[in-house]
Parts: sequence; C-alpha cells; structure tokens
Amino acid sequence: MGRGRSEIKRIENPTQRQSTFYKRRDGLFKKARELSVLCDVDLLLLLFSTSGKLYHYLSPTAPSGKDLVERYEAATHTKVWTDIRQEQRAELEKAERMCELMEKELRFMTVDDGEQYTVPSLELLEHNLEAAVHKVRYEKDRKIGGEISYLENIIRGRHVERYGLCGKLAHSQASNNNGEGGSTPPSSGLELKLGGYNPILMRPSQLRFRPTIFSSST
Amino acid sequence: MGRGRSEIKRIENPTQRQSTFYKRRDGLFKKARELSVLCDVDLLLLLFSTSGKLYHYLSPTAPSGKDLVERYEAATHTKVWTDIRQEQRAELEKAERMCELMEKELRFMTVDDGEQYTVPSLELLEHNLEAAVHKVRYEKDRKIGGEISYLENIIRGRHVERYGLCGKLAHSQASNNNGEGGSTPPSSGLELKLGGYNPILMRPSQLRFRPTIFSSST
DNA sequence: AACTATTTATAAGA
DNA sequence: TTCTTATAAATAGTT
Repeated sequence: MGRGRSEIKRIENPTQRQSTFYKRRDGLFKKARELSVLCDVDLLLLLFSTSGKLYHYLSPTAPSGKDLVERYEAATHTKVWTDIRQEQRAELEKAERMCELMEKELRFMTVDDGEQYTVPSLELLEHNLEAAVHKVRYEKDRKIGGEISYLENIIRGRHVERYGLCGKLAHSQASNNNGEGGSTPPSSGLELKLGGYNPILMRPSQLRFRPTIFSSST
Repeated sequence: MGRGRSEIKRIENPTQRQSTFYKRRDGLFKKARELSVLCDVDLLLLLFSTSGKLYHYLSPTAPSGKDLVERYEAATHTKVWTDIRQEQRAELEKAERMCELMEKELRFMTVDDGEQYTVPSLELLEHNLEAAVHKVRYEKDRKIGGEISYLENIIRGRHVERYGLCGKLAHSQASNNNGEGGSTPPSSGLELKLGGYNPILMRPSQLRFRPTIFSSST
C-alpha cells in the first residue's frame, strides 16, 4: 500500500527503514489489538527494534504473558522455562531431603516421641548420647583446666612480684629507718573472675548440607 | 477497510467471528513477517484461537523464542516468570535456612569441634545430652518392661493351658488304663524370641521444617 | 473460498 | 518524528 513498492526485503537505507518501522509497527500493533478484541483471542506480540527497545502487546483477555508463553512452550516444545523450573525444583528437593535427613537425626537425638523407636535403636541412641556426653565433659574439663593453669600462672607471677617488693621494702626500711612500720603484704590483686564467657557461640556453618549422622561414634 | 464496520468490539455472531478471525489472522501474520523482514527486527507473535489452537510467528533473524521471552521479561519486568523463580528461590532459601539451623543444632549435640564452644555452652550441652540420655533410658526400660510383661502373660497362658492338659491327660489315663505311660509334660512352646525388632524405624516426618532446639530440656 | 466495494495502511514527500 | 496524500492492501459483507 502506499505509492509503489511491493517486494518484501530488508530496507537498506537506515532512515527509510526507521521510518517504515514506526509506521508498520503502529499498524501491526493496531491490527493485533483489533484482532484480539474482535475475535476474542489470546495474543502476545513481542517486538525488539534493532536498537534493543522492546514493544509488546498482550491481549486484554489473556490471563497473563506467563500463561501464553507456557502454552506456547507446551505446543512447540521450547522447553527453556520448564527446564529452568525443573532445575530449581531439583535443588529445592535436594535441600528438603537434607532437611528431612537432619530432622530425623535430630529427632533421634532428642527422642521426642518414644513410641516410634525400637529397643535396639534406643540402645544405639543411648550409646551415641553417652559418647557425646563424655566428649563434652572432656572438652569442658580441658577448657577449665586451661583456665586454671592460666590463673595459676598469674598467681605465680604475683607471688614473684610480691617477694620482689618485700625485698625492696626491707632494703628501703634498712637504709632509712623512719618508715610507717606497715608490714601488711600487698594483696595478690586477684580480682579476675572465673569465666567472663560469651553467650553460646558457634563457628559459621562450614559443612552446609553435609550432616554427619552419629558422628559422635568416632 | 471493507464495506462498513469501524467499531472494534467483540463480534458476537460466531460464524462471522470465525470468518473475520481467519482473514485478520492471516493479515496480521503477513504484516508481522513483512515488518520483521523489511526493518530487520526480532519479533515473536503468539496467537491462541478460542478453540485453543496455537498460531505463532518468530522472525527468522531472532535467535530463539526463549531468547525473546527472556528479553521481554527483562525489559518489562512482566514478573510472571521472575515471580515464579523468586517464589521457588524463597522456598529454597527457607529450606536452606532450616537446614543450617538444624545442622547447628546437630553440631552442638555432637560437639564436633570443641574449640568453638565456651564453658557455659558446654555445660548447657552437657545438661541437654544428659537429659536426653535419661529420656532414652526411661523409654528403653519402658519398652523392655512392656516386652517382659507381654512374655510373662504368654507364659502364664501356657501354664494354664498346660495344667488343663495335664488334668485332661490324668483323667483320660484313669478312664482307660492302656496308655503309653508318657509323663513328659508338654513344652511351654515358648519359641518366641525376645524382640523381633525392626531395624531402626521412625515415624514419617510430621514436623518438617519445625526443628525444636533443645527440646530435651522439657 | 472467492468477489468486490470500501476502508485502512502506508510509501514518499514535506 | 509527524503530517499529508496518493496509492496499495486488507477486509466486511456478500455470493
């Protein structure tokens, strides 16, 4: 239509091409809109200009672009989207399986519902828990032992200091004899409290998704 | 164009609608093709007739329908797809957080790396583990007690049975005295083995994603 | 499907 | 881009 032209091939003149693009784009969208309204059909039109700009039209009757693309995909086997969703679903299921596994383990560790356990499984659990308790006690003792020897070292240090001071004092009293006669030995200064502990704190998760079932048996 | 009509609204007459659909559909696709060729643009046209049939056109220059839809989404934030992905991602993250939480709990229960624990946290852990051990022992004893009384009941039953049989036997021997003199009392028949336990078996996950941290303290 | 009277779309030019 | 206009195309109503 218009004056002349009928062969359909790429317009090489950029100006002319751009001009034609505007006109025909508007025409196409108008026709798309008209068709979707007149005949009550779902329609999605996507158009990307060479400059990368997007123009699109979605018929008002259509539920959503998603739905149309989904149906498109279903009909043409385009896959892409289903593939991505499948992938994500697999990931999720993996995580859920992990959760379930750990949850089982936890439930087993805490025996929240005895009805479900058999006697041998309870014995195994008992054994594992005892092993864990011993491990914890050992660890606690080690820690406390460390604290004690640390404090002992401080005390030793103070003692040395104190004897040094006593010696100096004696010396000074001997040299000039007008002192105040105070023979009270200096306090050891041990006002440190056993502890000064932080609230429960654990190292950042390093073995994510690698639960070690009954690792206490090692 | 055509004789008359200019208002664009749904055609109620089905025959007429169908006719118009054919004509305009062909026209639309033709225009789409022409535009994509003349102006060298990427274009995707999806059309679903009311009967559900799909008609589509993808410009030859376009890499793929997938690519176009992806760009469409990226450009318009049409969401639909991103929404779904976001949703799934959120679900996944929730599961992962759950995993992490439970893993922490587990790690705490099994003390796999003592360096990270403070003395008070170790004491708390020790306490919890001990509580768990007691719980397990109690449960085990209860179970075993149940087994024992069950077996005792069986034995009692057999004893009653046996006495009954002995009585009958004596009676029968007294009435006709030509028996084989077998005085062996019938075996108690107790071939039941203590147990018959299943391998470790837990109830199906009911509290999925609801870990109960240190629930053993109740 | 095909025809055709008309309406629309648009190429070229401004 | 946008308008104008001559002209090609599309199509509503009809057969």
